[in-house]
Amino acid sequence: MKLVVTEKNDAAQKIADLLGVKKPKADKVYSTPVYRFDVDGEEWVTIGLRGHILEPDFTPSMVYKKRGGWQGVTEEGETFPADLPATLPKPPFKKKKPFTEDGVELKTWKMDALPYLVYAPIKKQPKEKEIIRSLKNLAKKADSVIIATDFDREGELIGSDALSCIQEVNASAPVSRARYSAFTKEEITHAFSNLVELDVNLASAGASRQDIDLIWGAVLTRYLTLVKFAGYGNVRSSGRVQTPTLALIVAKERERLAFVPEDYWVIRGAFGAEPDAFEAPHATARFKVEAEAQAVMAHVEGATAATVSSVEKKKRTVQPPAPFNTTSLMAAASAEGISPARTMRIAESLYMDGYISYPRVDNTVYPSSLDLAETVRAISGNPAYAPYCKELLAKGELKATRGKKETTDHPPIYPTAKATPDDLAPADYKLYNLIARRFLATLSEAAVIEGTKVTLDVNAEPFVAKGDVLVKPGYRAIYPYGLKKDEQLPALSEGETIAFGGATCTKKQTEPPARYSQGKLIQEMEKLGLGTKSTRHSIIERLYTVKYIQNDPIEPSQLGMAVCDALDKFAPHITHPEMTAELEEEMDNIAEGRTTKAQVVDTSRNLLSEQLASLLPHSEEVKDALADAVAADAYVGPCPKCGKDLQLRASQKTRGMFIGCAGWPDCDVTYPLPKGKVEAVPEPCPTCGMPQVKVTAFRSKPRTICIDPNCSTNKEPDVEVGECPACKANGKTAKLIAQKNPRTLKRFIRCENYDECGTGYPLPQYGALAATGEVCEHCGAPMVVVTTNRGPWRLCPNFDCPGKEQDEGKKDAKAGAKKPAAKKPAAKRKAPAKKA
DNA sequence: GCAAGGTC
Repeated sequence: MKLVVTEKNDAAQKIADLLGVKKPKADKVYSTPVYRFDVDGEEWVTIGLRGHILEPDFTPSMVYKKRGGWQGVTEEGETFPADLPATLPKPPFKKKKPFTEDGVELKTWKMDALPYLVYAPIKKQPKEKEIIRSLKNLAKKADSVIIATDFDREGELIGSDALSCIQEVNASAPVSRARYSAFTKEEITHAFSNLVELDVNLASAGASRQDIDLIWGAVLTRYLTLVKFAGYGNVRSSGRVQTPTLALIVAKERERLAFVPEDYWVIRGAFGAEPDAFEAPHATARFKVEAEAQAVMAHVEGATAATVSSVEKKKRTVQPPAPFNTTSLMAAASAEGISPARTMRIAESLYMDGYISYPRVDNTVYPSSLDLAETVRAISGNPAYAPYCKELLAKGELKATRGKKETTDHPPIYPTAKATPDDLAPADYKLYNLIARRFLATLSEAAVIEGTKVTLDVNAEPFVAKGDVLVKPGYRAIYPYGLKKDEQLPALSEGETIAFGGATCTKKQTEPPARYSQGKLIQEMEKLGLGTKSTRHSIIERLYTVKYIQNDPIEPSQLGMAVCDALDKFAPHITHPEMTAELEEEMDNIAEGRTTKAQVVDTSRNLLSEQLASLLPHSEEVKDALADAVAADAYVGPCPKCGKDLQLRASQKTRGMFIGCAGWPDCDVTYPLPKGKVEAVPEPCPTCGMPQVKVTAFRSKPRTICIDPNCSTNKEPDVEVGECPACKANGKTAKLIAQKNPRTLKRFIRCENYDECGTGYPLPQYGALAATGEVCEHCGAPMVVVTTNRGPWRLCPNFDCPGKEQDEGKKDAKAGAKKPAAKKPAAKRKAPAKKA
């Protein structure tokens, strides 16, 4: 039997399809899917891994006293470092540790152990145990093995890890490597009939990246976390990619802080008469000196007519955009309000459901094997695209735009099946729509815009009106994203006199450079070589979860700035993107055989050791800086009782947030907070003067609320929403009241006779609530209307209402029928049937 | 309780 190992299940299936003469048989080994088929009478099996199946980690080890010096030792008795650098401090000695003499364990997070952790041995540990089990099971029966993971450095490493698992159970089977960069019949057949050897050097280049990332990440993360301990689960991380990324954000904020706004004055005149009235600014767009602006105002004072001194028209064409790769998709989606991390989550599920092609690509050029017309036809079933698709297809041969990056591993992201708003949840459709329209745009003609520049003369003062009109929409007809509105000017001719309705002079200020949006940051990371297409979004998300950054456009928290400053001062190597550039260079050297993994990792360890040695003596300073930053981030306002700081805090028990006084335990002032992400807001409540916080509940827009439950903005009158059905069944009459608990701010419906009948329903926690007077047809609960900023939402509050499932079922059946036949409908992807 | 990189 021939065993073929791919990087993912998808690839295993595709390769089986392309190599098998007959349709491959889908099978399972334990819980892992495999594909069996015959080639010239020989049995072949393909199995897909799940990316890396092994993961490096420190081996259990400790530092102990040796005659004449100090030594690290692993559980297996291996000692490290080979030559202890003289700069290493003496480790402290503790009594009785599990496996050797007195010492300090490296597994426990201890500041004293960090200098040794730098040199601690690393071993590959199993990560995907189920896959490894299945792989070994197949390997035992294999006569030969073909590694067919992706054709890149990480692919070589994944393949090499798989091979080491295979050889644990079968050391004799011959091994070869298939290298392909597209799932086409020709490419795959060619790769499997021209097998090569696994590139061990390339794999160890990847392995050195793993080790270096782990060592630097672990040492610096532990340092930052331990230097100012803030409770378990409160990690302050650092890493080769995330820290330089944070530094970019901090540098931008510094630029903004250093920015000194300058005053300038803008003069705008009113011209023409309704309905052709329009405004135009003075030819000097910005007056830096007020007196000059006032002089112009004096010149035009009292004027009632303007002369058209020139009319210039210029046509310009705007070329249609290039096909989407991961980065450009994330940037475009980010501009539409979908974060890169969310974009990738949605894209992954659209891909799995067969709506779009593989979403992790660098390529921006459609391969010739992609049938563009067929794809247009496939999505033309969506009525919103139908007329445009028809036009495109009528043109005959389709010609697509080409981006700058051309690789052959996967095609750029394009739609693979039709979807309509009924098939997908709203956010999913929003992304699908962007991808489908972009695809059509790349096949379209350029847009032609006519720009008009009219110079108007008022008492010898020039005013300039500019207008832009789309004269030939081209791709703009299907791809309106980022489109400015037309600014139409009335038809004017040179020498014409029109009415002048006076001018206004406004004082303005220059603006600091803009913060990064998530999309812009991803593009900047790509430019600097930070992270990969598949990881950049998760790096940014990581910075949010450790609370180094907040909001979008992104601003650093005080903590983020403090971490960045501390590292930049004492361990600057980790804060610069050059660390990645240097690592890339070293990895090339390893791949080319000019150096070895051991050498590169050792050099990196020594460098980290130096950086740590410069960090450790300044721990007090770093600790204070972090403590101040954390306090500043948590500060919401002064305590009304004792005047100390009110702070955002996490409850130890529930992990929920609340506001507590820094004077605790002397001062017991606390305020409850609703569920969701909470941030401090500088402005106090306009109604009562207490501090406010910004609360972002799951999948909701942020809202700003006063922290005082007794503030009138938090009070809500009880609303009578109907009669209690349970009491009615018992022959009694009782009202159902919607109310808000003044202590917890939770809103719910309860029967006024609750103590006896126990009837209660949950309610959405915000939005204006109103009774409808109607009763749910399924369960008899009172229907209510909640109006949020997304509009009114009519709902039955009964969590167990039998009507809920029925509605979901109907929607599923309807959507399922429209799905592409090959893919199974995924129930979880459907839009929840809630808005009526 | 660490990173970054694959993929789900």
